[in-house]
Amino acid sequence: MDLKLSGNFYTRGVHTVAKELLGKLLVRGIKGSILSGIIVEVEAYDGSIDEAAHTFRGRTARNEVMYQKGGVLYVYFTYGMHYCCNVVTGKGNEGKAVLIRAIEPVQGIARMCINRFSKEEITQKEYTNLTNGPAKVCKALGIGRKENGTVLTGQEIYIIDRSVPSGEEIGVSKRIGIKKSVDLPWRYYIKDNRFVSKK
DNA sequence: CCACGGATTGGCT
DNA sequence: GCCAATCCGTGGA
Repeated sequence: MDLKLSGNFYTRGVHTVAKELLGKLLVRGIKGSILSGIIVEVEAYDGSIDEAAHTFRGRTARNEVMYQKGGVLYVYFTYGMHYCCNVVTGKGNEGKAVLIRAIEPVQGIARMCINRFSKEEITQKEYTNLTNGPAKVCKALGIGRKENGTVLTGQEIYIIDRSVPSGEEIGVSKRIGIKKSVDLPWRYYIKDNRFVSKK
C-alpha cells in the first residue's frame, strides 16, 4: 500500500533524505486533480559548509523557509523567470534542503503538457523535455511563489513512499549550474532514466 | 549533436 | 550594479 511520507522522514540528514527521495512519487493536488511523477534526480544543499547554498551567508527574508524544520517546500525564483523547488530537511534552523531536479511523469500528463507547452498533443522530444530540469518540474506541476513554505504532510504537495524497482542504480556526481563549491559530489540520480537532465 | 547567448526579476554586495 | 541552484532558440559541425 502506498503511504504518504510523514514528518519524521524529512527531519534527518540532507544526504540521507536526498538519496531516499529517488524513486518516490512527488504528488501535486491542484484544483481537484492529481499530477504526479517519480523523483529521478536531486541535489543536496547544506548552508553550513556549502557556498552554493542560499543559506551559506545566513538568514534573509528569501531563505527563511530553508531554516524551518524538515518537511516543508522551499520554492525560489531565479534567472528572472524560473521557479525551482526544494524539500527542506533537518530538525530545524539548519538551512539544508534537497533540490528536485527531475521527475518521470506518472499522473496528469495531459495537464503537465498544457502547463509546459500550452497544448496537449506533444512530440516524443517534447515529452522527454517535460520534466527533465528543476524549473521544468515546477512549471509542469504548477508550483510557484505561492507554494513556498507548503507543508509536505498536507493535500497540496506531498510525497508517496514507493519501493524502488530492483535493478535501478543510483549515480552520484558534481552538481549542475553552480559557480561555487562546484566539486562537491552532491547530485544523486537514477541511472539510465530518460528524464535525468544530464549524464 | 554541441556551444553560445538572450530573456528578465529580485536579492544581495 | 551585478549576477543567479535555468531554459530555449539559433547557428554551426
